[in-house]
Amino acid sequence: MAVVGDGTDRTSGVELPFADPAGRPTLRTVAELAGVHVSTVSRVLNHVGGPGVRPASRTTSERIRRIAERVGYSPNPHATGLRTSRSHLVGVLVPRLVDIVLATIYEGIEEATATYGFSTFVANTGDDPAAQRRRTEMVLARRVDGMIFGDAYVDGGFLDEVAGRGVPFVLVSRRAGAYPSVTCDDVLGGRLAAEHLLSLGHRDLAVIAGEPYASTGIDRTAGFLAACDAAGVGVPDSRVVHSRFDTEGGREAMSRILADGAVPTGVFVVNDFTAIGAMGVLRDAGLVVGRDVAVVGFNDVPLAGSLPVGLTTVRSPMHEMGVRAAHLLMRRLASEEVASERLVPVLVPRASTLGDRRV
Amino acid sequence: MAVVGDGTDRTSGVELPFADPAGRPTLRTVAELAGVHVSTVSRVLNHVGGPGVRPASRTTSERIRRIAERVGYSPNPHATGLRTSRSHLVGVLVPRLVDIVLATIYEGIEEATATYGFSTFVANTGDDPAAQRRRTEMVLARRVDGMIFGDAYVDGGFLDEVAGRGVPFVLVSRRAGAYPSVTCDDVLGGRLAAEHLLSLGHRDLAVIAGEPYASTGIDRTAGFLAACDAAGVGVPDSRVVHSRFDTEGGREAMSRILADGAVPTGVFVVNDFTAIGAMGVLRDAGLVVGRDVAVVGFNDVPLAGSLPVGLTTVRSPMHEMGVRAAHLLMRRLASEEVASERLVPVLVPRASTLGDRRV
DNA sequence: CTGAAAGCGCTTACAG
DNA sequence: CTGAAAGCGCTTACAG
Repeated sequence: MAVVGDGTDRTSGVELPFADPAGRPTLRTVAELAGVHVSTVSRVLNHVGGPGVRPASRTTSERIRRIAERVGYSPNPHATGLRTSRSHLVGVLVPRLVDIVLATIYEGIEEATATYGFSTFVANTGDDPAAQRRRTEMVLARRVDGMIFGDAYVDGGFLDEVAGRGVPFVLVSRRAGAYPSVTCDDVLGGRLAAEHLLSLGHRDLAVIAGEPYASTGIDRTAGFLAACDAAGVGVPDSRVVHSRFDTEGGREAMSRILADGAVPTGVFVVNDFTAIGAMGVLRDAGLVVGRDVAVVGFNDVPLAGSLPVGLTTVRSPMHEMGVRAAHLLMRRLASEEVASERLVPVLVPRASTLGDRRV
Repeated sequence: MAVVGDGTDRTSGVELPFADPAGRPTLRTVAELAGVHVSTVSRVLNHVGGPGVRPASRTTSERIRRIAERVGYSPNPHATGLRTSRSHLVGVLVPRLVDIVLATIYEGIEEATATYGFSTFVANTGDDPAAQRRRTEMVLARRVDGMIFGDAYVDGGFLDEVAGRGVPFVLVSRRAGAYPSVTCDDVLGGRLAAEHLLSLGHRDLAVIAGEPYASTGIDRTAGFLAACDAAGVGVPDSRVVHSRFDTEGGREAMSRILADGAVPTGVFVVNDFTAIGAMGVLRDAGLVVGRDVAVVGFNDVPLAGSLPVGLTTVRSPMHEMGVRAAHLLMRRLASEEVASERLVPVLVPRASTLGDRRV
């Protein structure tokens, strides 16, 4: 690929024949310079290699390639897209990009799609159904080849509509209906959190469960409660509270739990930032996290280990989820049959459950 | 704008005449349904309104609009782009999208460009010059109308090359050369940090200054040192150390400062996450932040106020910077003369400098 | 092995 | 007020 300042003709100020309005070389530019027809240039440049038919004679092909390289030719994606009805574009919808979990997933998506020659649009929806519709419409208006939703509602109602439009898509982070998704094995993650707290002797537990429409919170909570149940430890309904996925959501939820009077000895929070908010409230209540109350978060964001009281958490492979979701979409675009993937989480014990026992 | 599931013909399974290969209505679809020529439809749909010439008779215009609405027509951007050589696309380069500062700025850019009917591509460069070239090339291959760089090196060398390519661009967050930029008034921000620490009586100061190629770190440090100088307080060179902009960078830098032996009573860190890393090292050294050592960060990320020891910091208008940068680029695309903008920061005092004095 | 033609879905002067 | 034509930069069967 030609690169900025790599000494191709583009930067030398030479006027190219049959350049586009911006002065960029076109297929025609290369064709004239090579003394062949544009269709020959197109065939040569699009030929992927391999045995069998050749797009042109060896010498012609080499000459064309050399000239294309020299003038810094790159095909006009509007022309290609118009002709082939393939845009090599992917639309990605997330609740919020400032959420490091989603930003990390998106980085994985972006990197992986780039290796296929695809570019991505991202947009925030704030988990608002109206915004989801609006943003989906914007993205479809751009004629993306496919979409990746990181903001699926577990009921999948909106996704049914999108599927009805014929747009291939996959889900990431959250599952919904029977649509192909790449998620963390959230049920397992919840179980790991429970087993950790139970193994430390905690029997008085609470869960800050996230939004009721997100499979992440639902599955993590279900896994946690199932493991508690299997161990014969009950968690009252009043001790399982929904919350937003941010720090403030954790503050609110923990306050509600404390308002009950009794303080649980162990709290599972389905998101690290939510856990940080919860820890703040515990601290403000004069409780020492890791000694008076054990807290387990979810995701293992980079900050978790840098906190004054290191946060015990369930590490989810966020970047990997993005990469895999991108691959899954690419396979869908190639009309392959695809199956959902559940990536394995790992418990990372730190001071918020171990107290002074330094890890 | 037609919306998913809004009851237009698109979702009803009706075959549209002259639809594109994906079954979407084209200009021709609308033209046939309205019984007029495609050029008339184009004129009507692109007419912005206003007095003077009309694109068609009132009744024709209304009929066309009604039909376009009903079939859910949205113009094929590849065709429009090919014809007009305008893509309504913007490329955005950032060091890393998982950095909440950049993610917040990008959200501002995305929102603002969307109001102009533009879409954006973002890509990470990790502040790596080779990646900057590669990503710029990818973005230009998409035929964006303009670019926004959030990862400028202060010397501006690479940007000179980009300018030579004729692509309009603006900078955000970091300034460079004489290129139009939207930044925080970082010099002022540094001064605010210094005045705060000086007013609390601190005379033994240190600075964790960020990367040497980023104007943010450079200007914040310069403003800080200038204010110290004006107050007759010297800061030795050995107490001004460069660092990466993340938590680990703060750990390394603070460790280097402490390795000197003497512990400063006040530390200015040019980035909140770097400050969090620095606070971790201080804590590990048995020092209490806010009592033994005062720490001031920069940006006021949402977490700053939720930390166990609330972080005193200089709030920069991150989202607003993104919005303004987008507007600035739009004006450049309209060939207007534009000037750089410096947005005003505000000091937010918290426990990391005030200790027990609750704010 | 290579050329010529048609056409993707638009916009925009130009006629009438 | 409206139509007809040309053409943006490609790709792809089809000839030869």
